[in-house]
Amino acid sequence: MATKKITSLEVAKLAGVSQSAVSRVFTPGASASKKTGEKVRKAAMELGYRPNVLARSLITGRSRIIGLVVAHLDNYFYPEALELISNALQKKGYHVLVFMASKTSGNIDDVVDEILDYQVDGIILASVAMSSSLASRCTSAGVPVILFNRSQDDDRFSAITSDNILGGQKVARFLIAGGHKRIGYIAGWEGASTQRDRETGFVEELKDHGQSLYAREVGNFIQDEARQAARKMFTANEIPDAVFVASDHMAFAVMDVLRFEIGLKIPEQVSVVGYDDVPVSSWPAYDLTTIRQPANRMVAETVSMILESIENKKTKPRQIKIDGPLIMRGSTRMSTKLSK
Amino acid sequence: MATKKITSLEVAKLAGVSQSAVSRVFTPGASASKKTGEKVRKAAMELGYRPNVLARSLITGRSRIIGLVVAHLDNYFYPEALELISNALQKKGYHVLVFMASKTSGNIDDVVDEILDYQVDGIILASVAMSSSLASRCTSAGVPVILFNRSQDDDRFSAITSDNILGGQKVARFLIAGGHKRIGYIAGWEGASTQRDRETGFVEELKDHGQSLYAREVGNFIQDEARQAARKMFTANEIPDAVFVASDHMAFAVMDVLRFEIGLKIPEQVSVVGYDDVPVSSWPAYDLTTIRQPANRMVAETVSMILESIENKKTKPRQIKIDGPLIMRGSTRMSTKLSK
DNA sequence: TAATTATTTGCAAACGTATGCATCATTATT
DNA sequence: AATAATGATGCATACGTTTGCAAATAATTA
Repeated sequence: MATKKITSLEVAKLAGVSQSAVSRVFTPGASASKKTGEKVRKAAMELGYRPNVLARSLITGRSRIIGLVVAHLDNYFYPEALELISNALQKKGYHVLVFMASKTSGNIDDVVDEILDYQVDGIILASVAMSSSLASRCTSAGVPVILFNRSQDDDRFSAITSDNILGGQKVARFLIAGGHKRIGYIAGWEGASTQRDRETGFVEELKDHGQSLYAREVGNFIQDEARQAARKMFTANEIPDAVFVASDHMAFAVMDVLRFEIGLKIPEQVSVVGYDDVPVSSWPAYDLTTIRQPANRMVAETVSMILESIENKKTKPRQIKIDGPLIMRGSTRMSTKLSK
Repeated sequence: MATKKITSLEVAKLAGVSQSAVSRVFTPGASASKKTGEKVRKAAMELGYRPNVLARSLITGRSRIIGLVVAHLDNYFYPEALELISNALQKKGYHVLVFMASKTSGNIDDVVDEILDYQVDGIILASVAMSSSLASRCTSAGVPVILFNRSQDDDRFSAITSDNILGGQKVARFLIAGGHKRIGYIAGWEGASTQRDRETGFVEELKDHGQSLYAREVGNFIQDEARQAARKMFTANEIPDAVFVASDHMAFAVMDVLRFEIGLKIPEQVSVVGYDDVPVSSWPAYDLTTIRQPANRMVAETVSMILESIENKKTKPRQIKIDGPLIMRGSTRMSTKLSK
């Protein structure tokens, strides 16, 4: 019933050793004899003692906390990533302090400042960019920053993305191989590197095959805006026979508009391709052809890179692009004639 | 380029005051004159100083960290809840340390132990239960625990849920009013209070109208198992004309099986009702009738309750049930005749 | 203006742990 | 068996804050 905190000192007293001995028993790699180990562990068990991570951090200078800033939990790529990241870090003895960078919560820089207050060992920015002044703050504080699913021109950051340019190219090749002649694109938020790269790869590859964008709208990675974009694009006189949507999340909204508002058949009248391969894409109701972002591999790279940077402060930032396959599903026709 | 940490002492030196003065300037409610306030703030700005939250926690005994244990991020109710929780706490100056209780990571108790190591001010268990021995540990450590979307017989915990019994009743009434005669149920994991309550309310209300379950299978809140359950339930000789699925997440899987594997028309041949009202439910491809769990209100209660418990350790645990409306959509027929 | 009260300020002691250093016990080496 | 080398242990200090206490300053009152 003791509501008091148990400290290493009390354990020491009970075990008949010094406080340092207790500390050493609970510090992996410290030298303590088998005998005192037993005594201490027994006393600790009895009192229900566990080391205070915060006090430990104060002296070691390492908190084993990683700050994670995430913005778009409504895009189901991110919950998946969050789960993978948290699990991977947990396995390495680290934990994740989450910060929402919602539209409402204002400046990212403020959020990062708050994170630094917690003496985190590293920061992962998921699909979020930061100012370069803050970047200096982080590096000068010795806190490595990794961009996840976003890159930035500033090469002080490490960044992990899928190979978005290549992904865009794959989609273009695939749609052209399928005999599509009027190909549209619904863009994400134009400030995002992922959006830019996907479009660049896509458009260049179209050009290499003698085609160009037949239509283009902007959806900003937001479903409502994607719906608007779809309405605009598919109420013209001659509509596209295929559309590449910059994210699965928007693609679902687009498919719903095409099918249920405009009454088009997918893929017979329009092929739709997305990007991400979130779980919903494989559900039969959408069955969306898409580029898979290999979340597991992206996370693995992210985690190993951030841990490496923590171990060795001198690690140079790297930008890694991970190739992802095109997943062919039922939302695209292959090479049959147009039905209309 | 100084990679050194800036401490309050250095700020004090630059500002020409004592270290305590600096502390007081950064401690809301402490007494410091306007003049020293200015001097200190200026010096702090110049050096880029920010108080070390960990050191502060060590002495105040409050970390302003809330531990959040979450299990099923693949059920889209939880990302939504996570976002709301984190935002609400952020607004109050708290932050969320996330712990995954995945199937792989073993015992919940171990996870909670890890959380306590971080000296968290409170713990939120999202759809997760813990042993009562751990419960004692928490209360004896003075750390309030709140169950989110799960209740437990142990009344030492506060628990926030939707009113699952009432929800189940509403579904039963609605389906009966729609003229359904062969009503099935696909259960979630039977260890979950949410599952039990939903079923209890549902079955009792059926009974009150002279009906009983026509068929029952278990999906354990897992899509694969829900699919199996649906296959089993709808390949019998005479199939149900309506099915209540214990979560939206499973309901999507069930709908896909019914439509794309078995070839049934929803709602003409089968009505489907879910529970949660996750965002996907309102997408036209599913357009799922469901009971809304008011995530925002549930989160608001959770946050205000945990903060209250932190302020006043003597707060008695409470169990709160929040009523949620039935959202009528296109996956259910109202009172027309069966088409078959 | 003197006396009283209120507000600031600095000093020093915590908070719970890790760790360098010196001492002591133990084992290995010749 | 004597010496060298290795490992275990305790002491004391440090990590960066907050905060009680007493002294000093500013504001208020008579």
